[in-house]
Amino acid sequence: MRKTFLFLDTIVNKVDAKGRVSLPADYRSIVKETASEIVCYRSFNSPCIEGCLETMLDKLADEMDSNLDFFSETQDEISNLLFGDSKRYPFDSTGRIMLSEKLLKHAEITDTAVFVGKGRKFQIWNPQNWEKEEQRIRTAVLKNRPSIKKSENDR
Amino acid sequence: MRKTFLFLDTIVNKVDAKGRVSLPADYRSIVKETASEIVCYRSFNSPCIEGCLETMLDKLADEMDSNLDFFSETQDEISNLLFGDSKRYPFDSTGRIMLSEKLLKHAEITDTAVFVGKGRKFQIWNPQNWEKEEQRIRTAVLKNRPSIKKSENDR
DNA sequence: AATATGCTTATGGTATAACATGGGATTTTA
DNA sequence: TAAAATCCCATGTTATACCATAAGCATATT
Repeated sequence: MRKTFLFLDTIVNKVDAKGRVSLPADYRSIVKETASEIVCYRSFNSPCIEGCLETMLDKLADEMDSNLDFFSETQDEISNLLFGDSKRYPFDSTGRIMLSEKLLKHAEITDTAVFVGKGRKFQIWNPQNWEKEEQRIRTAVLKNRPSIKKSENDR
Repeated sequence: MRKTFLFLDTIVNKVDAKGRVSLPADYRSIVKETASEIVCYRSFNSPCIEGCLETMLDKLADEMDSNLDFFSETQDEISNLLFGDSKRYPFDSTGRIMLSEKLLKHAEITDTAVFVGKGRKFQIWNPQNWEKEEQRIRTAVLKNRPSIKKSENDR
């Protein structure tokens, strides 16, 4: 029986000179139920960091674990990339993680990080990039679903 | 209840004049739970070394016994190659292993080794070769699976 | 309504432990 | 007995644990 959990909301936190960031308290309380660390990797599609629970990757490993995969030349390449790029980020007693140079560079993060809930996972953005991305998404939504427009105007 | 373990991340370590390499601490802590050695063999598909826990090979042997019809003849042959090529590599008190000439030559490794997590197993690469391989995989993923793009963001 | 109080969370700094790596000593094996 | 493998200790570097302070937020109090 799987426990339900959701990463929600958008939280802005400072990144110090050492690359440390407080994991938002909400997120931390979710993680704490099963672990004392999160797993992060570079998003394939966007200049941002993605984070999730290790159990997500474990499930993936199980699916690839059959002997066929063991020999397969065309073994799922995404999974390969994912495992190689992912890393555990434990948080200390104050709830901070230390993001690697590689991740920070990929997401163009220097002194401020934006945590964006995505349900089973979350993303970490540079503030300016996130603003643009959110704008982009909103525009795309309005274009594809004009019916939304009305309710937006009501506000 | 299966204990979860995952080889993750990409770690670069030096290979000294004696051929010694530190097994990354993360990997070592995984291995230590069940053994004081890893099993390595030459990858069939790439110029790299593959490493795993002996239990992985054990499981493979089991499945070869019970599921003969499930495996093709060629897979059977490959399995036998695998067992013949595999060797145990114990690590000392400081966590180092000594890779054989055969493995180092196959992977074209001289003074630097790159450990790449692959979930239930891992690979060891020559730095330049890994760089090229990662590039290749990233390109292949984006080209062959554009659908990922959408579903990734939706999650 | 305004202010006070206490709690949770965020942030800065420092001490400590863990790790990778080099070198030398001891043991094994061919 | 020479060469190679294994073990053990030493060191610089880096990450992690810990402590201390500051900032927000909600509730309680007047």
